[in-house]
Amino acid sequence: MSSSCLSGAGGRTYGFEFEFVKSTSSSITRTSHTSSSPSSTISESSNSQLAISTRKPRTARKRPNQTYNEAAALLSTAYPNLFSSNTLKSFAKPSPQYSNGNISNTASFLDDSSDLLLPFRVFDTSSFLLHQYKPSCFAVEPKVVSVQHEKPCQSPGEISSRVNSLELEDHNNNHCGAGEDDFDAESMLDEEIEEGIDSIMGSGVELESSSIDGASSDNNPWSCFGGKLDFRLGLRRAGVRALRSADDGNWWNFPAVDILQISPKAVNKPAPQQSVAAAAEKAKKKKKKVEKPSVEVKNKNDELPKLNNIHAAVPKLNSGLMLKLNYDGVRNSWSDRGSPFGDDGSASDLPGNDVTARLSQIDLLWENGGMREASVLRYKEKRRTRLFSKKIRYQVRKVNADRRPRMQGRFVRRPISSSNAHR
DNA sequence: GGTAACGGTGTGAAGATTAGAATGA
DNA sequence: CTCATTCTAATCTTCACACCGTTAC
Repeated sequence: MSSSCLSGAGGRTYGFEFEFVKSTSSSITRTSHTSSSPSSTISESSNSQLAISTRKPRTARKRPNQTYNEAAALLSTAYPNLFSSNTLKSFAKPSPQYSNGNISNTASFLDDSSDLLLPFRVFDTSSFLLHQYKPSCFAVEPKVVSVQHEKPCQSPGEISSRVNSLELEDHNNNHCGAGEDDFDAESMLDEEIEEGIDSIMGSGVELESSSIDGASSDNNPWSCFGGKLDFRLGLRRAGVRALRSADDGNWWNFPAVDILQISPKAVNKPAPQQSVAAAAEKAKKKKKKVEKPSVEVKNKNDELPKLNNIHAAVPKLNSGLMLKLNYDGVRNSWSDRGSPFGDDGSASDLPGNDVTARLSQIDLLWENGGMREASVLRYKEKRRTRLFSKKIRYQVRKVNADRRPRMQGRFVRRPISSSNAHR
């Protein structure tokens, strides 16, 4: 409280320090200071007896329920049939502070309007619905919970009765607070803790823990949502935030590539060696079938049904958004270009010559940090050299705008004579 | 011919702060 | 009854953006 005594109204901590430095230099600069802040300086407020407070006197603070009571009184006046004040007894809680003194005018409000607190039976039934909700269903039927749960948590205040609100608070503390609030707060806090490059690109560890682990529904916190959030969370971190924050369109593209969506790790999470071995086996089988330059494209197309099966294992969220690709057209257009993944020839020599092996290779490269390190460096450099000042693109326009007549900051039409003279 | 850019001011939203009221020990 | 803490409405500050006419691009 000492700070409030010294510096006055708000924003004031650094404002006070600034003024203090100024006041040591000269009083002229202080008087020329045109800050709209009424807090003034410490010397002015403390030394001068004639200090005039420019602050508006604080209006009397309304007591709890007073606003509501006033509105209720108005409603009962306007619509006495709907908002009758005769039917129910008063629930006004006689606070000792209210009974002390200047409460006489508001007492009438309390007496009248508190009767209006409970004519809304609908709210009672809604609170009854709340009682039907059991906390155990959070683990068993998460979807039901998410639907039933949000409404009461959003606006417990809609149920204006103090009695009901007390019950609601219990419910909110038990259910929302323990379950959903923890979930939201922690996950969002995790996002905010991420800094810089991680907030844009997401880290490799993060990708694994959030999205890939998300598929195994046993010990996964997200699995309680029926698998709806599994893959989207990882993408949201790595992809959407990158789109929001990054303006260098190149470097986030690579890691945010739909590896998360199309990587087999997203489903089974095999050990890297296992995945490579499995990929090699698949490659052998497919090499038996086709041995043409376009083999990779076809193999990729062969992978598609598998990937579709992968997505089928997950509840179909956005089946309406699935792209319908012209696979034949893509195959034809790529048939003479070789592998879309990189160096022709050299890549085909690698073991595991198919999409799975290549994707796992990309993933390893990513985790080993070479490319990530470069991206981090580029990001830091860009952040260091960022310009926050406005950049004038056309100096001529600035000159013209400076010469242009204004009215309250807005450009106004130039008088005919001066415009002719200008031309 | 169309459009973006130019700068000072007004305005509303959002956040920060204060202080009075409520509450519990 | 007192005191400390919490809650919350009121107030203040900061920031972003629209607005305007002209004109270079």
